[in-house]
Amino acid sequence: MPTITLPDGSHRSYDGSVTIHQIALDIGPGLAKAALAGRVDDRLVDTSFSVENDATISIVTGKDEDGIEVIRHSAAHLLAQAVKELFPDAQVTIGPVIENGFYYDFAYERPFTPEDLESIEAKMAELAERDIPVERSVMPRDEAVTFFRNMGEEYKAKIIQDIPQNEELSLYRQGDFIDLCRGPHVPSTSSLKAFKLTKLAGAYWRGDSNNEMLQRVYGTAWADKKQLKQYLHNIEEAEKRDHRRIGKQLGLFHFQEEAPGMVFWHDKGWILYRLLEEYIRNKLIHFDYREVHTPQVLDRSLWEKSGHLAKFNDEMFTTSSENRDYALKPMNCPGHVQIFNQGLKSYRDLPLRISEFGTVHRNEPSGTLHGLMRARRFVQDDAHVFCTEGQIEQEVAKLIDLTFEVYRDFGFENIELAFSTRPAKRVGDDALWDRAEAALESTIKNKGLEYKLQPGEGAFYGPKIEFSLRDCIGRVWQCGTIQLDFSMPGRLGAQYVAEDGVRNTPVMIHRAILGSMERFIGILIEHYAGNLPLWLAPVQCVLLNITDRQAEYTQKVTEILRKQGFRVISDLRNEKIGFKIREHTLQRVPYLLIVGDREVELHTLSVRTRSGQDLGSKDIDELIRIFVEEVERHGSFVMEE
RNA sequence: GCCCAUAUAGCUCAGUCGGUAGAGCACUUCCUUGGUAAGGAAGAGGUCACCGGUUCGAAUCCGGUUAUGGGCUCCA
Repeated sequence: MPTITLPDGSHRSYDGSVTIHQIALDIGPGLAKAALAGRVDDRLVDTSFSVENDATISIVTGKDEDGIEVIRHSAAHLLAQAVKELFPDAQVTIGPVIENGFYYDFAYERPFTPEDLESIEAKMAELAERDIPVERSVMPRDEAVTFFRNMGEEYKAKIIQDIPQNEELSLYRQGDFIDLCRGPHVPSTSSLKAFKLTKLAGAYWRGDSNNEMLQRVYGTAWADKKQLKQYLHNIEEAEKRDHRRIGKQLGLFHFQEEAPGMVFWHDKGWILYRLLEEYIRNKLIHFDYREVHTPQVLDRSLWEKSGHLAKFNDEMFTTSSENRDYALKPMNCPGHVQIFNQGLKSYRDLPLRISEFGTVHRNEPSGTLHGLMRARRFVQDDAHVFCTEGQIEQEVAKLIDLTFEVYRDFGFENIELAFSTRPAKRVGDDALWDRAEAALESTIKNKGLEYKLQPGEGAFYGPKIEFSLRDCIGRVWQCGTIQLDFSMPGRLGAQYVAEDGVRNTPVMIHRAILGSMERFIGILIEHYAGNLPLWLAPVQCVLLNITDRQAEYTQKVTEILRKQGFRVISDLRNEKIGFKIREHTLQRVPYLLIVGDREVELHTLSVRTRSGQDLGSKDIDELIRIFVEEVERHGSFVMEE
């Protein structure tokens, strides 16, 4: 005799058990039709689920986040069903829900082709159209193993074998297709109305690169066609922001075959790079850092001592000369320890903060390179803080402040923290790790920050905090990192004399705020879609004359603005003003200053922004005031030449 | 590194059945001096990524290499 409580607080009583579908039907036929699943006391169930006892029930539809998850999960099954119909020899493996969609991995004798993708999608549409009911059943584990093995589904059988003994498994059937699944699923294939297969890819069985490659099919699915269309539109917009595309259009940098993964910075890109560097340099002055610069090529023995060669041998560039072997530095810490080791250090010297815009080379696997985001040569805004154990907390607190300050200056407000603890393979005893983790974690907690715990994800030498930022279209980028290291200083012989005269080994904190200069610039380009704020724009404004008569005045004003420290160009070409405006707007120049006879006469400039806004006529002083205000609003500075 | 795809003019891209290449924009020259997102004309520009094979003949078919793209794995 269950009594059902609905989300609006109303109650319904039933004589016996009742299905979610029946409850929905009692509320209204429209709801019953829209019902995808049910929620019984916070547990998601199928609409066929039978409610036996008193419970709070809500009907899950496409308007629910959970409903869309169910749709995506069922879309993955529909995909598998379609593939099995078209390619009966393909074996199914797993098909989870991911952000915006789903995928399914298949084992098949050959890779799927784009034509296959089309026919699979068409088959899915046909199956959805056929309104095939999706039915749940249960089976004991061992029986399920035999069941799938008899069907020739070896992968499924393997998956089930890893599920604990005696656990009952649920199976979902739609037509001839049966899959092992926890569920819930939509009641019928016809509930799937808006989906699209997006791409094909190879993926390792169980995500292990030693295993065989499976065929992965990606898709997206939504509650209705409108959402699907919106999503596909967003993808297009994101592609337009691609830093590789914008970098080419704006002439910021290029890559070429002779130097895979290494950037050729052009003049405009290099201005942006230098502005970023100068910005960080100015910040660090206020936090008492000493900037250094260390060699690019160091003897092999140093990398053996530091342990990098043993761990990253294949990913290091090496060279030799006169029978000596060298490696290009893949990180800056050993170099910084060498500087620390010059002269005897006292506890009074600590904390000692050594920073470097450190160029590093890492021979990343070819398949991982991705424009500025993943390069083989990049520059870290690196620093190492040498301190005592007791100073860790205060130093980490300062680093967190600094990092937040920097991200805010670039317009990133949405910052996520992750705290990674000891991995299985590590150096140092547990007591040391206890202290290190406690120091980091308490610092985050004392600052009242939220963070995601990542157990076992720390570096082999110590725990770490990672900062990720969310750009304006919601993508997350990992940038900053703070890592405690109790290992490297000892390995490389760093010592200081303590208050009691005894020589101690300092703790080293590795940290980067932007992470990689290249990558951060890539993120900025995508975040701003190339419309860099005034203080970062390589060209801040361009002066456009309408006819040759204004050429002289235009050049005079250009000089005046340059003397004020602005990055200004003039475009005196014999072209129509509309043409010039179009070109420089496409080049994302923040301000276009138009000069005609009127402006020459009144000693003004007609101001237009790259977004097409007409600010009317301004005199030069007024304009300079506007620029300075806008630059200062971003908490930064005008670069001094 | 692994799977799949791609590589044609400075850029974006066509190129059918194997018969030694085209467009638009950009570039150069000339005309045009025009007030807020493309004025007109003419010209120049290509070892079809690279190496090899099949063929009378290869941008096109086959193999290899390199790079790039989408994923996977990795990321000190």
